[in-house]
Amino acid sequence: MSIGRPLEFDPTVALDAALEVFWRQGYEATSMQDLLTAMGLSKSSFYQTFGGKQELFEQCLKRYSERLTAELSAGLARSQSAKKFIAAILLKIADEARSADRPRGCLVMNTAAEFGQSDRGVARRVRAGVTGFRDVFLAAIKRGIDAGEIRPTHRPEALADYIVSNISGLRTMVKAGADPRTVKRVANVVLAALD
Amino acid sequence: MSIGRPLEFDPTVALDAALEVFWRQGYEATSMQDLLTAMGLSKSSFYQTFGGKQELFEQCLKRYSERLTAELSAGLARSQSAKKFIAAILLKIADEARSADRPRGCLVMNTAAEFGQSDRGVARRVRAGVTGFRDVFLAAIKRGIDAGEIRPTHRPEALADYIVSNISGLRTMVKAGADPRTVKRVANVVLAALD
DNA sequence: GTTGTTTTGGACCGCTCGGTCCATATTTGA
DNA sequence: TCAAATATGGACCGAGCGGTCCAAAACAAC
Repeated sequence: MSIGRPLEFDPTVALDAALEVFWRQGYEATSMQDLLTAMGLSKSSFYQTFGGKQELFEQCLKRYSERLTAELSAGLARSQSAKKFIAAILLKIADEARSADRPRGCLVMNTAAEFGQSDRGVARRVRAGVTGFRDVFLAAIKRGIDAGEIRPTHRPEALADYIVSNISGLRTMVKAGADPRTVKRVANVVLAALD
Repeated sequence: MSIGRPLEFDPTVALDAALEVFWRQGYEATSMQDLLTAMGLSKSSFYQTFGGKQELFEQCLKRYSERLTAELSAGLARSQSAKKFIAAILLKIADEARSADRPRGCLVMNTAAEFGQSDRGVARRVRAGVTGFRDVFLAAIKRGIDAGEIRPTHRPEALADYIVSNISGLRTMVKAGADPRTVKRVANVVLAALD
């Protein structure tokens, strides 16, 4: 076992708590106080374990991307129809507009919007996240084409990026205050492009 | 004429300078110093004329929305084909990925992503901006349908929101680091949905 | 129980934040 | 020429920022 005084908290739990805050508020709007409170840590523990605000943020970005990619991947594997899988994801966004709590969007895309290409490390992690998402949808598109659910009018890669782009667009619309019916209507237009 | 000492600067020019900074950096990441330097004002002049950071931001949001809506509207009126007008706008986004300077996205959508629904006044202005953009595209879609360029498979309102959502999505992709060819490919998928 | 190792709480740091205030400068009108 | 009105420069403000540091605490090994 490790030597010395043991940690009084679970780093993973603390990381998830921080992720939640960054997800809701963005990077700049989140203060150290916000983080320490949400994570339940003292400053020393924080800096010892996570290095600093920016380092923590990048860890959150990594964790979020990996988790979401895994969830999407599992969801696709579980689904009977690849097309219905994609449809479900797009239509679920309308629920975010219906929900009582404020829409958070996608942490990776939020970060792309907030940072753009201004920070090397962050930009790298954003790209990695987007690529991960895209690859799941690429697999879904291919499966859909093989199953004859999706017309191969366009290259699968183009359709995969199209889906990612539209998820981002729709979630931004929700953040901009679009009502659920509008979101649903647009989602249906997006889906119609697949067949 | 007005009484007292005259202004030594053009408020409109100063506002545009501030707009540029907010557009590039977002609200939170922009400091008063950034603004004063860009605008070339002393603090007193700034607060006297613009009220404060948040007030200034809302004025920028308003100005940006009105200007862009007017430009879009003029562009549509000028264009031979409504569909080509839409195509040109989508394809132009690929140039932002090609450009040397960092992509700024759309100020209104950036603001939607940064603020969401957290601030009443900002959310109102974002909604107004989005509605303005949407209405131009709604007119374009209707013209395109009348001209037989766009298939009326979907309601014009749905297609208009679809375009707005996709512009936002594509510009976020650019901010996320997508390369020009990817953007172009996706734009073509988007456009294909219109016919 | 002592030593070595790690964690914890919190005092402390310099700096920058957005914002206020006032003395001075510059104009118009009388 | 002087009074009223407005604009300007910059000193000043309290608060909060992210980050450092160290003494005390809690463990393992011997």
